[in-house]
Amino acid sequence: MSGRGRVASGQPTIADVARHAGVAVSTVSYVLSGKRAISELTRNRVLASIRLLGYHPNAGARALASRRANVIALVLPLRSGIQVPVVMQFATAVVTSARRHDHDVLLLTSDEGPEGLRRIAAGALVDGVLVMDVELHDARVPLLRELGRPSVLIGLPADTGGLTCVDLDFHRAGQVCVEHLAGLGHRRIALLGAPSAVYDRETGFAHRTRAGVVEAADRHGVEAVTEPCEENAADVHARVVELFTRHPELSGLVVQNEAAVGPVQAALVGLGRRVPYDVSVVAVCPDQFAEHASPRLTSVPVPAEEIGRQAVSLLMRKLHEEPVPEVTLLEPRLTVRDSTATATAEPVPAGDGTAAARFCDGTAAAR
Amino acid sequence: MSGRGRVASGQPTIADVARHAGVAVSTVSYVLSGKRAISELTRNRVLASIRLLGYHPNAGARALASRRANVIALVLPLRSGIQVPVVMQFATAVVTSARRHDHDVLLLTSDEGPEGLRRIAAGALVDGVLVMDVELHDARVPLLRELGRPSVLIGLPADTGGLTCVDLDFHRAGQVCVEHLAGLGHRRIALLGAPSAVYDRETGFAHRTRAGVVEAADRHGVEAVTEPCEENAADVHARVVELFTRHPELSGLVVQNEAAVGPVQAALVGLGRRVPYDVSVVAVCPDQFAEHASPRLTSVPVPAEEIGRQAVSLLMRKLHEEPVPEVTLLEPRLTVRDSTATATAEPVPAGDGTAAARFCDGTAAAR
DNA sequence: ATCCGCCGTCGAAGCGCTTCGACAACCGGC
DNA sequence: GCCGGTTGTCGAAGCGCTTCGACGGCGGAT
Repeated sequence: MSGRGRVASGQPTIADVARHAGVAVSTVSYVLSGKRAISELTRNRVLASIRLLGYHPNAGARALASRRANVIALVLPLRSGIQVPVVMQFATAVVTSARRHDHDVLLLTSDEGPEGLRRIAAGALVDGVLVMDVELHDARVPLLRELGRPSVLIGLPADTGGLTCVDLDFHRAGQVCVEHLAGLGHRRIALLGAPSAVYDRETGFAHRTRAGVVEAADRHGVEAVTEPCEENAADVHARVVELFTRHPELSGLVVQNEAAVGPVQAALVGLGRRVPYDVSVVAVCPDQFAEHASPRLTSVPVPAEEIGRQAVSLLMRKLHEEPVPEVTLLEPRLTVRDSTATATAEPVPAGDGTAAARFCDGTAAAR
Repeated sequence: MSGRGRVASGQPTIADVARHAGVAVSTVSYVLSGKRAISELTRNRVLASIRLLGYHPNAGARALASRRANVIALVLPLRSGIQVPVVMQFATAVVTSARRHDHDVLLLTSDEGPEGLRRIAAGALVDGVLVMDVELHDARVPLLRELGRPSVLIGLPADTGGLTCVDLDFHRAGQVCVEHLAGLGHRRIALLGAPSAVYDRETGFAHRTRAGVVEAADRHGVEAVTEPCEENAADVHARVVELFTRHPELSGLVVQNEAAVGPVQAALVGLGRRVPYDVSVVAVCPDQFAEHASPRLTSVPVPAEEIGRQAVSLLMRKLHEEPVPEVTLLEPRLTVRDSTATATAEPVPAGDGTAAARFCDGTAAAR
């Protein structure tokens, strides 16, 4: 009856392989899993049969018997206000890394909410969960704690107790930006941040960056104002104009909003402020954006790929019941490009040989 | 032995529910699936037990027994040259629609290639496949044909025989853009297209749009030049400058490249050409982009959400073995905003009227 | 030689669910 | 009041795989 798996499903079963190779079903299984020693000879015979028959293990049966689905869930924020390209980079990195660990990725959207998580996890559709876009007081966090399945958060909630979180150290990133500007002699700077919805939602990264900026500014005797900013050209323009109207002496700008990068530059041009001669701009954005802007932007990239890889790797370790750190923060690195320069005390003559000239006076005290 | 499912897995099994409700396992199953009549009384008792125990059916067991995983695969292009936000919109729409049909979505990347598809499908991890970013001569197409699992392509390969495809009618979209410009009296237009890599890869939509543009231009006696364009500000700028240098009399621009939208406008400003007074711009891009640009762009949106929904719905119908059309093309609609205007015959008073002046000689014969 | 232990393999017992056939109990029609 | 047809429920047979215990055979230690 169970003699001819091919008939029912069109796919050969492990029994077909076993019969073809003249071994027991369990032997085939052990060849595949490597959990028991199998002689070279037998292994080769089995592998040959597998290839010949085009056998692929049935995922459902495997999951049922082994209690591991070899699938992880990835919960993505598919809503506005979140940087789409960064999310895509995450997703790519996660899928790629997961495959390296022989796992597939089930895609969930945030808006399915906790119920979706529960369904997936309780039904054993997935072995573990990766959650992006975590808010400071995220409704899913308590659920994750009680879920009984390993999970890794990308982002930091207010209380990380009993969780595993990875993220860029945005607090440090904010500091780094300010330190860079301060080092160039800028004394009045502004943070043009995420859309206000992101702050309202208490998404950690926006708050942490802002805190880092404010703190470093304090520490370096720099005056800093912070301003949220929507993701459309018109609002960016309005914010920039407003900023420079209220604070005409601003000479440094930290921009944490990919969508704003282009429009900010346009707006500055409109105001007759040149980058970097009149205003230095540091962006927190994907490298790709920074490279493609003109002038190329000094930036602190969000290492989406690295974070994705780390997250998967942490999750895998949890699946193997290895201990992992509660919080993993990646050190930001600032790449200097063409959008930042020494703060000038004097108006700039003309041409652009001047940039170099200015470096001299402003940067004398550089340590 | 199988008496206490809770012990082994921590999750109650259908047997626990049955015992608790005082019915047979099969009865519980029928309550859940509705495939046989169950008395009101029994049903309620069972449902109460389910809720009380917090029962969730085990996905693996269900898939094994029913031969349906209730999961579909979504193959996304996670590489460059493809419009990221559009892809995200697709993904969101697909996940959301799939959930409405009680299915989950497994995320695959294109770069796993055909082997990934085979693994997923043969292993019965998924019931069907959705493939995005189909190329004219896509290596995965033959595989899909032989796979024995329902699939839907988002995009059109050269030969659609035996397949199911959904897409925006890009050919028509190209025509619509040209018709709009022609109707406004423009006689020299250009298509600023996708990155050349996209054309080389023979991704259908780019070619189809170009063909539509060329054809409609011919038909309307409009001169059209087409030009690929990379996704960075510098290249966009260069292309625009080059276009207007070689064809100074250009007065209409069709842009099919989200990333180019902002830079194009900047470049035109740089050339002293105002939108829409000197140059009319029509974009093929997400509505969101068109809305947020300034001036707001007349555009043909890519209805990613609609296409995603359609794709899922088609796939579901195939899963139920219902017949579906081979090709579903969505009619493009053009939204007129502020970036297109009538071609001028007279020089525009203020500003640098030179641009407008040039229109006179070239466009006298407009019908 | 003899025994122990290891290696390589096998058979069988599930994993938790769906589904098929069986079968009481009950209905109305003649 | 007997029969055919529902209606509601049950039991059991798998679905295809993993894993555990068993076991024959072989080599090295005794």
